[in-house]
Amino acid sequence: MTTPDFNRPSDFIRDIIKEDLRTGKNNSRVHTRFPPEPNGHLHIGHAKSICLNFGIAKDFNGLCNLRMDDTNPTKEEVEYVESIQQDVRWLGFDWQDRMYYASDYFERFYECALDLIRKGKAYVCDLSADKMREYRGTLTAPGKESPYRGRTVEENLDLFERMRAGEFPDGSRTLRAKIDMASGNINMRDPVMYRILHADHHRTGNKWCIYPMYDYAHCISDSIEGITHSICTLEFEDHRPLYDWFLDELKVECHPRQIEFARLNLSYTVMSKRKFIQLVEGGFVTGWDDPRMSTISGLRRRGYTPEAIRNFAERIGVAKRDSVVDIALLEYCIREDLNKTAPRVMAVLRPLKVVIINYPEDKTEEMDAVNNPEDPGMGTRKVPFSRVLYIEKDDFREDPPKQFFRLAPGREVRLRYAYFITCVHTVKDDKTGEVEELHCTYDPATRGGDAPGGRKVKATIHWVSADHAIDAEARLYDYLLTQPDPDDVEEGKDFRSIMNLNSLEILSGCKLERSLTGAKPGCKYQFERMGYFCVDTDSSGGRLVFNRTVSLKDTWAKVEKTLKK
RNA sequence: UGGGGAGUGGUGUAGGGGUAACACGGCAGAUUCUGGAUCUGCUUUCAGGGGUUCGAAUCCUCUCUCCCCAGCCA
Repeated sequence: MTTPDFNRPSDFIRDIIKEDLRTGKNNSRVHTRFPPEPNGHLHIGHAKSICLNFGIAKDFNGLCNLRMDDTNPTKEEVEYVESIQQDVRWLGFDWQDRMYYASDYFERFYECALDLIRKGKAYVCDLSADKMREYRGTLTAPGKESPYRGRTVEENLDLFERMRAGEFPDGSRTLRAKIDMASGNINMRDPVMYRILHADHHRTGNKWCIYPMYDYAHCISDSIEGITHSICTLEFEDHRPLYDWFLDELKVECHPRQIEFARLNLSYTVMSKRKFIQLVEGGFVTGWDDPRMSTISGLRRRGYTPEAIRNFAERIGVAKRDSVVDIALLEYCIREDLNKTAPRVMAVLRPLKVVIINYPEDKTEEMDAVNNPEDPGMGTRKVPFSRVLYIEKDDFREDPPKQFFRLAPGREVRLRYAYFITCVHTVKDDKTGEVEELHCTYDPATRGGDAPGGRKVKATIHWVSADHAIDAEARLYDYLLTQPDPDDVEEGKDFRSIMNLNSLEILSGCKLERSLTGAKPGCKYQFERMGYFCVDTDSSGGRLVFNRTVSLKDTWAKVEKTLKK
C-alpha cells in the first residue's frame, strides 16, 4: 500500500477530495470510476479522463472501477467493450476485479423505478416523442404537464410492469420522473427514465425490452458501486440536479458527488466519435487505428507510448474552462519519452547514391555506433561501411544557401561514426539535370569520425552502406487539419473542408542499416536526424513498414522556411 | 428573452488581499560526431468599467464575451 500523494500537482477536483478527506466525508474513502459507453473507440480525450480517475484513486489510496455504461442496446457492441478494456490496460491502469456493467444493474434499476412510482414520483406517459417535445416547452418558455401525469400509483405500476412484459411497441410509452415542467433546467421537466426498445442487448440478450436512460441509470450505478466522486465532463453540469434528485428520492446510502471538468480539445485534429466516423467513412483515413487518428489505437499504432500519454494528461491539467491544447505539447511528450528510450539507428529515407572513389571496392569495415547517447547502458553496435553508400537527398545541395551546413560540391562533412568525406564530383541525369550520384573522397585519418589535428566540419550526416542496406517503406504523417480548430470553417461547411489532403506521405525504397532486419511491429527507433519511427502492423515477412511517430525538432527546416519567404 | 458554466501571456495550468508562477511554443546564444538532446537568456498575461482597501488577478458591483442545455443518445 502506498501513501496518498498530496504533493503531486493538484487541481480543483483533487482539492475537493482533499477537503473531503480532511473532514472525514465518505469515511475517508476515495472511489472513482471510468464509465465509457461501449459504442466507439477511446480517444485521447478519454485518456485524459482515464488518467484523472485512475490517477486520483492512486494518489489518494482509493479505487477506480471500469464500468461500461451500456444502457442503449441499439448502439453498443462487445467489440467496443473489448477494445476499451485493451486501451485502458495499455494505458497502464488496472481495475482489478472491478469490471462492471450498468446492464448488471438492470434489475436494481427496475426495483428503484417501482419505488419511485409508489412514492408518486414517477409515472407512465403515453405521449409520442413528437408530443413530448411539444409539451417540453423551449429554452425560454416553460413546458406543459403531460395529460398522463395524474395517473394513480396502481395504474402506473400496472402499466410499467406491462411495459417490461413487452405488451407495448417501441416508443409507445415511457416512464417519466415527476419533477417540474416549469423548471428553467430542461432536464428537470419530467425527464424520461425508461423507454421501450425491443432490441437485443449485447449482455442481457432479449431479457429486457425497456431500457433506462443515462440520467436515471448513471447515478444509481455510481451509488451501487460506492463511488465517492463521480467525475464527468462539463456538458453534464446541468444534469447534476437530476443526478441528485434521483438519489435523494431513492434515499440511497451512498450519494456520490458529481464533479464536472472540461473535455480535451487538441489543435489540428478532431476529437469526437461523430467526426471520427466521418473521417473513416469519407476515406480520409484507413480506419479507427489509422496512425493519424487521435484514438488510443491510432496513437498506439503511430508509436506513442502509454508513458507519453500519461505525462501529457498530467501536463495539460484539469479545469472547468473550454480550451484547446496545442498538439505541440503532445509531440513534446512523446519526444521526451522516446529520446530516453528509443535506440538510434541510421536510415536513409530519400536515398542519394554516394561513391567513395578512393575507398577500395572490395573492402568493408565495421564501424562502432552508439545505440543511445542518452543512455550509455544501451551499448553500441557495428555498422558496415563500404565504397558505395546512400545519404539523404536533403543532405546535399548543389547551390547551398548560406545557412546550409551539409554536403555540397567541394565541401567536407562527417559521415556519422565513419569518415570525413569531400564531394568532388556530381553525376547528373542528362535529361533532367537532376543530381543522381555523388563522387566523394574520404580521409582515412578520420576513421571513427574524428580528425587527428582537430579539424572541424560543420555537419554530420547519416548514411547506409548500399550493399548492406535493407529496404523499407516509411509513412510520414502530418496533421489531419490545415487549421487548428475543426469548427473554424466557412458558413455551411464542416471540418472536412479544412482537411489536410497531404497528411500521409508514403516513401518506398528507403534504405536502412541492417540491424533493423526482422524488426517486429511496435518496435520503436530513432532514425538519426529524421525522427522517431515505429514498425507498423502492416509489416509482414521480409517487408518492413515504418510509421513516423514524430519528427525530431528541426531547426534547419525552420531556417529553410524563412529563407523561402 | 429561461437555466447552467467559464473568462490569467501564442497555448495550457497555478496563484483565492502584499505586487503574477510553471510547462509547451516562439526568439536569441552556449554546447554538441544527430541543425537532436542539454544549458542560459529573452518574449508576453489577470475580459472591461466602477467600488472597498495603504494595497485587488484575488473582495463587492455593473457590463461584455464565450461554452452547454429543448434525444424515448451518453
